[in-house]
Formats: sequence, C-alpha cells, structure tokens
Amino acid sequence: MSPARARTSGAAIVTAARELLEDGGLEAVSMAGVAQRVGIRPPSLYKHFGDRSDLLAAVMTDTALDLGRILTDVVERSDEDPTAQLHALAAAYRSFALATPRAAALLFADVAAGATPTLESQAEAVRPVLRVAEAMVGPTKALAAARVLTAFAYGFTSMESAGAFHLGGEVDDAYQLGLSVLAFGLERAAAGTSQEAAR
Amino acid sequence: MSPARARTSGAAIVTAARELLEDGGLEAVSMAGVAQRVGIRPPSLYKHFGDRSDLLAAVMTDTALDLGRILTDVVERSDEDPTAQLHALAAAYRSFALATPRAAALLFADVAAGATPTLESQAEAVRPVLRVAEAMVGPTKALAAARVLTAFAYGFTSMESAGAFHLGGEVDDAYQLGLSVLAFGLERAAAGTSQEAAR
DNA sequence: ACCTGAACACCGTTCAAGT
DNA sequence: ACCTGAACACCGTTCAAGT
Repeated sequence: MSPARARTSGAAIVTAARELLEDGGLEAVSMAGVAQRVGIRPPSLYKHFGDRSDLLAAVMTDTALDLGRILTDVVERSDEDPTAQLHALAAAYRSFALATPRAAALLFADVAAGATPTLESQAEAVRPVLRVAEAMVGPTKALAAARVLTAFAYGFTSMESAGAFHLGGEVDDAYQLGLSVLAFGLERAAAGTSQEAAR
Repeated sequence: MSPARARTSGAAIVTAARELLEDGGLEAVSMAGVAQRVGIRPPSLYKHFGDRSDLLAAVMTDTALDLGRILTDVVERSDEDPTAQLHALAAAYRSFALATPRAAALLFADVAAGATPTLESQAEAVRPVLRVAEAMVGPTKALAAARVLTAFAYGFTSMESAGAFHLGGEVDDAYQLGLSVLAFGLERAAAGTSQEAAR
C-alpha cells in the first residue's frame, strides 16, 4: 500500500545521461546504462521520461540552460564595451564546448533520434549573444549578427571537437582571427547603418 | 562451385545508405534497411563493409568527395576575383547543405558511432576553400582563414537544417551578412599582413 | 566470391504485479 | 507513486552452409 520511495529523480537521470554522453557518445546513452548509473532498472526510467528521445531532449535542454547561465554571467559581470564582451562570450563558449564537447555539438543539431532542446532553453542560451549583438549593431541587425556569431562559434568548436582541424597550425589563432574579423566587420556594419540613419 | 554473382556493390550500398539517412536520419540507416534497399540480406553487407560504423564512414567520405567536386568546379569555372569566388563557394556549399542536410551535418561532426570521413576526403572537400583563402589572405594566414570560413558555413547550415533559427527574420540575410563581414575582414587582414611585410 | 538462414547478445519499450 | 521481472520486437553481428 505504501508507495515505493523514489530512488532517483529526473534531474539525477539527466545528469547520469550527460555523463554517459560525454564518456562514450550518443550510443553510450542507453536506457540500460542510464538506469544502472542511477541505480534502478530500465523500465523505471519510463516513469520519468516518455522514451529515450525525451531523455535526450532533456539532456540537451539541461545543457542549453547551463550554457545560458554561463554566458549570462559573463555579460552581467562585465562593464566593458560590446566588442570586449563579445570576445569574452566567445571565449566562455569555447571553454564550455571543449569541456563538454558531445553535449555542445548536439545543442543546435538534429542528429539524436529527432531530439532537440526546448525552444526556450535554446533562446536562453543565445540571449546573451543577442544582447551583445544588439549593443554592437543596433536592434535592426541584432538577430542576423547573433546568428552569424553563434554559427561561427558553434561550427568552429564542433569541428574542433570532432577532430576536423587536422592539418596542423594553431587552432586558437584561427578562432581568434574569426572573432576579430567578425567583431570588426559588425562594428563597420553598425557604422553603415548609422550613416544611413543620419541621412 | 561457381561463386555467387554479386547482386550489389559497395557503391550501391553507400547510395542506399545515403538515401535512408536523408529520409529518416541516422537511426534509419539500419543494416536491415540498407540490405533491403539493395536487395540482399543483412549478413551479406559484411562482405562489403566491416560493420555499420564502416558503412557510415563510407557514407561520409562519399559525401565529402561529392562536395569537393562541386566546390572545385565552382572555383575552376570562375575567373572572378577571390572575394567573388568566396561568395560563389559559400552559395554552392549552402545549396549542397540544404539539399542533403543530414549528410552535410555529419561531414565535420563526430556523432555517428565514431564514424568519420577519411582525412583525404575531408581535405578534398576543403581544398577549394583553402585555395580561395590563400588568394585572399596569402599563404601564411590561408589555413586559419579557411577554417574560419568553413566553420561559419558549416555551423550556419547545420543550425539552419536543424531548425535552430526559429526566431523569425530572414535567414538568407544573416548568411549574407556573415559572408560579407568575413570577406571584408579577411581582405583587411591580408592588407595588414602586406603592410607588415612592407616595413 | 558472394549470398543465405539460423542463432546470439543487446536494446527500447510495454505491462502486469509488487510495495 | 514508483519500482520490478518477464516478455516482445528489433537491431548488429557471427557463422556454417549453400552456389
């Protein structure tokens, strides 16, 4: 009659799944592996998540929210100019992506059984970028600028983690070059907009 | 005594796998599904590929070689200046990525059972970019510039295909903005290098 | 030389039964 | 309310046997 005490929680399951993901990739995130890690049997997982795809989606959402917190902190703790904030954001993102490469690679992808993070969590992760972009180029071009910056940082770190940069050379320098070029060009695009507005 | 006639080929198997990949994602590329599509039984696939991971790697290599041919054609058929060639390359890459989004998303990723395209095929796909980058910024910065350009185009199209750009706005415009900004900034970086060299 | 059916271990998922 | 063992369909893979 007395209900079985919960031996785990949704949060603990997501944490276990994230650990398995980083250790062994997507295929290592099996219902059996996750269940074992949290100390229950596979069927019990279905009391917490509808199916494996739901669990993977929760992993991605959790990752996106973590990233959002990190990037928000970077922006809020800084009183520098937008360009400096952009460099700080990019550095923080790269650290995050290199610390948890498999989760980061899934953030804006669609390769895991159709699982995707919630739109809100994705928006949360990108919000600080959007904010800095708006400070740099104004509200009209902010969304496009944020997309450009996110695409570069996400693409670069995904490739880096996947080992796609194997021709030698300094990978750090390439990331910095990209950032500098984007920051400079976006400032110039903003100036162009101001000139147009001044006419 | 007479050996069984081959009813399929490695190339036909790879083609079938690519079709299944685009139609239903990675999970749709099952040995059973691929075998059925080429008209043999699953065990026979192991006469052509060591295991599923090998087959996926062949799919990625095939994709990379296709892309390499497309991009090489773009550069070779053009007598424009490097910046115009860069825009042509980027447009061709985006068309490719939107035509076969799942394969394109895997090109520089590491999410499919540890399968990756051969290094040569990856190099083949990127070679035209490296060539145009060198024409723009010179040999010293060519590798870094090519990485920046590839990261942007790959990241952008991966995000676009995954549905990560869901806040409205013109996605085309954002891609063009990124390209213009990168092209302008890289030209400027090249000028900087020339000035240094002139000192 | 390639193809096949049978078999095995494994995985995601369901469900009736337990507390 | 959550957990469990048993069961099912499915998947990747192996292998001896066929031609």
